[in-house]
Amino acid sequence: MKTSMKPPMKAGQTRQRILDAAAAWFRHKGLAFTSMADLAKFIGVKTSSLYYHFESKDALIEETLRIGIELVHNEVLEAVESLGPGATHRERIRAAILAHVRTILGDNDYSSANIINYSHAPVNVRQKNREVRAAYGRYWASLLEAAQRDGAIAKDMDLSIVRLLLIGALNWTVEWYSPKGEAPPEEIADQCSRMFFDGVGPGAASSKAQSAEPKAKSARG
Amino acid sequence: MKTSMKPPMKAGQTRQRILDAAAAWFRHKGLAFTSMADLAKFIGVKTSSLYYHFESKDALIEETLRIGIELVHNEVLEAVESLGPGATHRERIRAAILAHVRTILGDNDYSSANIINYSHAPVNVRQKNREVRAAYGRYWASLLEAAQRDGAIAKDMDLSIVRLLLIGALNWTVEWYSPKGEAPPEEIADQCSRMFFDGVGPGAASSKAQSAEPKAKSARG
DNA sequence: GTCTATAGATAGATAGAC
DNA sequence: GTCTATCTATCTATAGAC
Repeated sequence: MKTSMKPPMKAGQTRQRILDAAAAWFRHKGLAFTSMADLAKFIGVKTSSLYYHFESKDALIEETLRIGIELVHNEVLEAVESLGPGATHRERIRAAILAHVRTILGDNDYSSANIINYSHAPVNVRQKNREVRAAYGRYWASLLEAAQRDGAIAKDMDLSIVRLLLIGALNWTVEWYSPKGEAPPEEIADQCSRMFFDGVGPGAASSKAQSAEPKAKSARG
Repeated sequence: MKTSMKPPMKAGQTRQRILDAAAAWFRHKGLAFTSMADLAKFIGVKTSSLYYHFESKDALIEETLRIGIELVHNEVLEAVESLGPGATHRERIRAAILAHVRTILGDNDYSSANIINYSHAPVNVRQKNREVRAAYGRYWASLLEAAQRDGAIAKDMDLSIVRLLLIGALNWTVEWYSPKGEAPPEEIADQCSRMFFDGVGPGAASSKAQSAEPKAKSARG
């Protein structure tokens, strides 16, 4: 007969709690200012216990950052695909922008932790995350290329630069966005979509017209 | 008669060398992965000597980051003002974009160090840098507001959001720009200016027209 | 799976000689 | 102004009991 007051946790449970704590601390404190002791104390175990679940701090960082990219990738993919085959390129890219912003500014700590910490991560961690980040980048590239092919983006725009500028504008929101602020993620995404397609100039003002635009063929990247 | 082999350095010289080394290390390694010992070794003194010139590592960080903002602020201000009173708002903002990108992607380590490390800096450092950053932000705000007032930016754009998205797109270039890459800072600034004013959509393609735009009154911010 | 205990390294910072 | 020497704190990680 067991007399232990607290039932032993399954490995997966503690492991998940470590990951969740790491994502939150990495998001708000940064990699270097988050010690293994901080995480252990936060979830109520001793530091040494963490090493049963993760080989090293770097291994924990690597997995946390990887999950962050996979999450935002999945959210964006789902948001775009859920529009169905009738959507225009403009609608698809707008949905991708909104999903990306919502994810990195929302309660999910993993994606914002990735954005904030990737460039400060140890080289071996960055190297292991390179492919999963590249895959997400390729998905965005496929969205933009399809749009350009069908005439929704001007032929003479350099898509590789434009893509990085757009993602940069979105990612940088984690530096200034405040939930208490006046602008919710939806409005940020609105302003960004409009700026991206029509610019802030007076020319296309309030003409979110996408009348003569061809429908996008479903191009899952 | 002095027999010392190496002449004693003036305080200002060593102090400057410490700052330069800090800017470079902070840019490429990050605040947390740069130790005082690293800096001391780099410039050829002992760690304890650094504390003659700076009260603490935080004080060194604070000054390095402050210089970074002041540098880019001055560069942008100068680039815009040098256009003279006849320039359009579009030309002024384009010049600001180019100067900002050139500065943060160039040899100057201070400005990029600020962008990369500000959010990871200790709270007291961030607090002390807040005003100098705000001043730079206000200058950009004044550029955009003047443009909107004269009709170069659509009346219904939210300038506070647009400004942060634009600066974000620019700042994020430090994450992906490579001097070996195909796109020099000038082309990045070109694509960004065009995206900002006209969008990537086909509507205003290759119409960098600024024909009917009123001249900007000199609005030094 | 989690604990106690501790190793081993490195960090920021100070005291006092020169 | 820079040095030698050192203090104290904290960090990642491991060994072995339970």
